[in-house]
Amino acid sequence: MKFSKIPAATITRLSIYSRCLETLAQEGVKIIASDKLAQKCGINPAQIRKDLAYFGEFGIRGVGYFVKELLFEIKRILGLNKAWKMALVGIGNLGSALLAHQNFVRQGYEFAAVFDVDPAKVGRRLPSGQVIHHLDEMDQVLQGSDIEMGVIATPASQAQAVAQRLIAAGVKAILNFAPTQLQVPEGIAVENVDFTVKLDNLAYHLTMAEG
Amino acid sequence: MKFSKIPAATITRLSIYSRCLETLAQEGVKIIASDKLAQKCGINPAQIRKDLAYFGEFGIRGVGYFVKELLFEIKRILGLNKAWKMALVGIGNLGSALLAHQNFVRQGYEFAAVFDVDPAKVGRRLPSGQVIHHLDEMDQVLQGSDIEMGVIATPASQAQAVAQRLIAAGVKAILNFAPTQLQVPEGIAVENVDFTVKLDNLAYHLTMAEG
DNA sequence: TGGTGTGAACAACTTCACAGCG
DNA sequence: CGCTGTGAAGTTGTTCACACCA
Repeated sequence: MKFSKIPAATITRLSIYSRCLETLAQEGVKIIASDKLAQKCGINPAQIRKDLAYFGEFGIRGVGYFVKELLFEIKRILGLNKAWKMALVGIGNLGSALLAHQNFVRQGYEFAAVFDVDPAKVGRRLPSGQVIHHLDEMDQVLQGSDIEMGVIATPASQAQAVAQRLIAAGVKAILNFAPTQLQVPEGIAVENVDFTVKLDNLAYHLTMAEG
Repeated sequence: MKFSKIPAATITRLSIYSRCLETLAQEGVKIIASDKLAQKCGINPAQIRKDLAYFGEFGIRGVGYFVKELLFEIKRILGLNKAWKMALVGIGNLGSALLAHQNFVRQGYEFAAVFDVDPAKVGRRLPSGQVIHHLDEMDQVLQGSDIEMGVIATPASQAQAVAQRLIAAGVKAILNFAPTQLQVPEGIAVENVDFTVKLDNLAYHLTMAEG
């Protein structure tokens, strides 16, 4: 297909397809049609075909898609055929939970450096092996490392300052768990993970439903 | 304004406005214009005015919006003028972090009941006061309670089964932290909080940027 | 035959631009 | 005068419908 701008939503869906395909591969499914996959993902089949068509022709007419092959292609498109190293800032409840979360590792994401400001924490070695650095050491720790992503798990009040430090240290992409809108320069990618916004959405729906 | 369908994105933004306004109120700001608020939120000013216009006329022409008044109105619209009780399923790393997270309480969300299947956990009392129930007790625990939301913090493999139990027990809205697309009947609201999808987005952006 | 790939129709959301009011 | 509220224009994303090919 000729080159065109790719919707952000398409990338999010590719990630979802990838997960569905992984499950299917585990179940031993070899081939799947867009209708079936659509059902699994809760997405329109034409949408799936269009999303894939942005990047090439991966299917066989009259048949469907080879599960393993499609999975491989999607991972390649998303850039998951390499390991991504991340810096984690904020080793509170959430930060610790993220470190313990095994889904990251499985997908090729790794917390290669961790930071906090609490003197009681700095210097300690985590069960996962990393030593907690002080925030002020960030530049030198990230220097020469191939850490390209930062994860912010601090209180909202500190998130903006931490973002600036990460960016100054050369990080180009930030996953932000703090409930704030970060202000970042052009070219820096930010994704927010925002429980409270999601809860507010649910509250609104319930309120509407109840009248 | 006449009645019309309200974009889902509008509700998400209302939640963001609400947070910005809270900060502004704390800083002692009394009045704010859509341009200023837009700057704070990283959103187009016309978008803000349009979002608000779905629900009424809250501003003063030539002046702006009264911060406290607008905050109150937005919270009323979202349904945050009441306390919401939630059931939490899955007391692993993530579940524990959520329980310890104080942002929920501040916003009027409360974990009124918690569940797990691990015999080592069931029966224990948490620091936050709740006793961990077995998943099988859900019906009777939720019976007669005013718990309307469920939060799933289990492994992906169990999420669908847990969702069905929550729905059977009368829950109408689900916040899903497990990396799966839940299949739910019409009328049940689901919001997904999905780190790995967000990370995949960042990976894609970095991959594109690097070429 | 059956399911992909895709132009064209459609729907939704966002931004503009300005009338109108405080 | 300045900023809101809003119709109209513009943009973006989704779904349809079918030609086309394995």
